[in-house]
Amino acid sequence: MSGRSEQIAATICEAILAHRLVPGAKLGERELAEIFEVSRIVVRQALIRLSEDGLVTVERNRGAFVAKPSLAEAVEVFETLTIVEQGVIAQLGNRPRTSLLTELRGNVERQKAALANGNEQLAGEFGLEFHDLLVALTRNRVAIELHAQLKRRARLLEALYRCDFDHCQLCDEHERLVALIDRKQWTRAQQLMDEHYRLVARGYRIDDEALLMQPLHLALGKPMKTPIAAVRKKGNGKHAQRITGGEA
Amino acid sequence: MSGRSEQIAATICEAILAHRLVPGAKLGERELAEIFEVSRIVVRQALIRLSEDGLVTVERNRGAFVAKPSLAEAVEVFETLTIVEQGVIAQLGNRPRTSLLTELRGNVERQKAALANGNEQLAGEFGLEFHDLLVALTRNRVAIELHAQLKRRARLLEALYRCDFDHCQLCDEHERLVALIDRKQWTRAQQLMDEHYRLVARGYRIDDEALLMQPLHLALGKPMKTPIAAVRKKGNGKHAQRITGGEA
DNA sequence: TGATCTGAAAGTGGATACCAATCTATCAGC
DNA sequence: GCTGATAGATTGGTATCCACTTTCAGATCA
Repeated sequence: MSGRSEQIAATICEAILAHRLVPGAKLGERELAEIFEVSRIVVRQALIRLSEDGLVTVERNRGAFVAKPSLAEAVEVFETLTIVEQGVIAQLGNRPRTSLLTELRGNVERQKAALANGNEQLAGEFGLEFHDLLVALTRNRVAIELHAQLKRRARLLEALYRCDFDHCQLCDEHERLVALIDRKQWTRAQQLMDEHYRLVARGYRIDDEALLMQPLHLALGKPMKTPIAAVRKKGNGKHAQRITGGEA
Repeated sequence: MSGRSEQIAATICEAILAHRLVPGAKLGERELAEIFEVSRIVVRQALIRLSEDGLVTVERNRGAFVAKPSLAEAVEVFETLTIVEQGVIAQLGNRPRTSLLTELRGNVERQKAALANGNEQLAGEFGLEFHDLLVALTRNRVAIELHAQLKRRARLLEALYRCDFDHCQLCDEHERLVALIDRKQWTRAQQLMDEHYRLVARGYRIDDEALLMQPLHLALGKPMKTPIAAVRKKGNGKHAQRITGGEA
């Protein structure tokens, strides 16, 4: 927990990933400075960090906003996740540690159990974890961090496009993936991964539903000291918007 | 050309990639502020950007330094490049645009011509460009930017470890790679890519050779306007320094 | 002599105040 | 109702100040 700006960036990042801060939300320097009780400069440094990570866009002289990726960019993020994980599969051929597959199998079993209990929420989290475990098999911290960054951007998309997944099919594909890797059928595993992410992407629906914005104070879990600030958000509540359908 | 800190970050980045700033070099805020004629805060913002990119490490209360990756991390960077490009190859199966291979073929021809002329320097640059072109085939800007970032980190390694490449063999492998992609032999293409990067990695030699440090003024190509500044750097004029050979 | 302790200097991290440029929004006038 | 001017708000940046940490050199002591 070195720099204050790092902490603040982490807090904002967490709020974005938890969808307490929705895409397009204004991240005013002054307001954030009051919330975190720091100077504007520290806030700006935090926003710079977040913008380098792709979670925030900074428009000169206009301010920072939670990133609102276009549908085209959303597709590219998923495609890049596919690329990385297909590459990971290709690498597994070099590593004769078949024992590591037990981790993947354990994850699949946990997800199946969660589904059997009707716990979609938990199943969804296990589903995400599967892909982390897969990349973790490389024991390559650079690749793991790269993958984590892509996943953050994917999490952002969940807030922008309503998503409903067929967890049963996703879990089933995870199981088949493990089996293919176990049998060293790399090409088919890669093909399945591609189909898998296409299924995930199909779970996202373009949606007119309003993205309800909470005031920053609530989103960031800080007690609002100056009640005036809550009223400041003059713009409007309904940033609803239809993404002009890309090539998807 | 928006933010000043962006420009400064770009300038420092360029100097690092050109090896005018060697790994481990101290990037003092005050000194950089004088060189670029801005306040320290703008410099700090630039350093934050660079640290998020992995080219600079910031140690709390000690300052910023050009990143000096360990050999382990160097291996991970190359492995991650392999992963991404293997994934790209897997993706090419989805895209029936065989015409795009002409770009790759053109690059290989240019590199062969450069080699025939004995221009190793130029051949090396074409060799790097080949991998950019390969990733560009995906037409995926997210993937392209990811790849570019990895390549920046790889360029940093060139400065840290002496490297001498067998450009002939590298070029030959590029040619074989194109042929395999053309014949849609994805698995073998991926295997070749893996071997290819292992060959590249073998070109790097761990080396105790001193990394000669230039003063920042020269490295950043700025005329020193205030002759006082030249003296201010009281330490000494010879920032030369022998890097204590790491854990390699 | 050599090891350790101490204190000053330097550098980073951050706060505050201030200014210039720009964007925004309201309001007057046509 | 629309356009244009003006005033306010916000950002980008500077300068100055202070607190904290690291570092290094000199003093002290075994």
